[in-house]
Amino acid sequence: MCGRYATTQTSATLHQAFEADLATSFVELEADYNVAPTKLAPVVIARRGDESASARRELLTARWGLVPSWAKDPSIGNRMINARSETVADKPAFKKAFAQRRALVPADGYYEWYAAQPREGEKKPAKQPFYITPKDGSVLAMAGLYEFWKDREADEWVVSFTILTTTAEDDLGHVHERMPLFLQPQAFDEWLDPAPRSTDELLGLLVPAAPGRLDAFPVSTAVNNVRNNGPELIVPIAAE
DNA sequence: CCAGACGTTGTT
DNA sequence: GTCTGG
DNA sequence: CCAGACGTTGTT
DNA sequence: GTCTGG
Repeated sequence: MCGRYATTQTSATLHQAFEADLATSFVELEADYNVAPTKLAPVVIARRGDESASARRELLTARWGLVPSWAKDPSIGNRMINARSETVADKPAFKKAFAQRRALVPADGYYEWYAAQPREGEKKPAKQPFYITPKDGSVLAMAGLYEFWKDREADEWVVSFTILTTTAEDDLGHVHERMPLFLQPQAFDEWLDPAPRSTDELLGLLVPAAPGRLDAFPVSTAVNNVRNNGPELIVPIAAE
């Protein structure tokens, strides 16, 4: 799955990499090596332009954990951090966003916790975090959805997002059973376009990471605690 | 019909 | 809002 | 995802 | 054990 990730690029770099203008509401964020649910992170979306038929890309800051528009309380987003691609088109919490509000979630890499099989009679070993990142250092575009929620108390709109998952490929399957889905640049426009498309067509745009593209290595358990942050979290440590 | 949930992963 | 379960 | 709390009353 | 918060 994807329950923690890193996004450290400046808005200028993201602007360039995703050909996206900064939304007026965009909030400049510090490099984040430990993005956890409920935190703000940059996402790329597209809205239809007034005149041209093509949508124009925008960089927004949004809260991780999709809060459906009908929610009474934003805390429901705490358990909407991932959406299964197999069912996302039908689930009440994601259906509308899948149909109308698809997003890219820029990431340098993401974390998975590997739980080794406990040996007979022994207590289960501690989980080992791994960092999974492109070998070539490129920025990942994770497949996401976003949603608007009106905070009536504060009289403000909250933008939130979720990340789509699928079954892990063999080369990363040994770390985890599930993994996020990605988009390649040539598919960005189709994915982001809010115009109606068939579920099959949309899901066809999504790919597990190209085989061999990603590197996975163990890192310090410092990432476990959301209060820790910094480049030391993605430094490889000696494998067991 | 109304009431109540609306999600994923992992572990057992 | 919309789906599922009773 | 992991870490940390998990509760109430009354007093400051 | 299970829920909430980050």
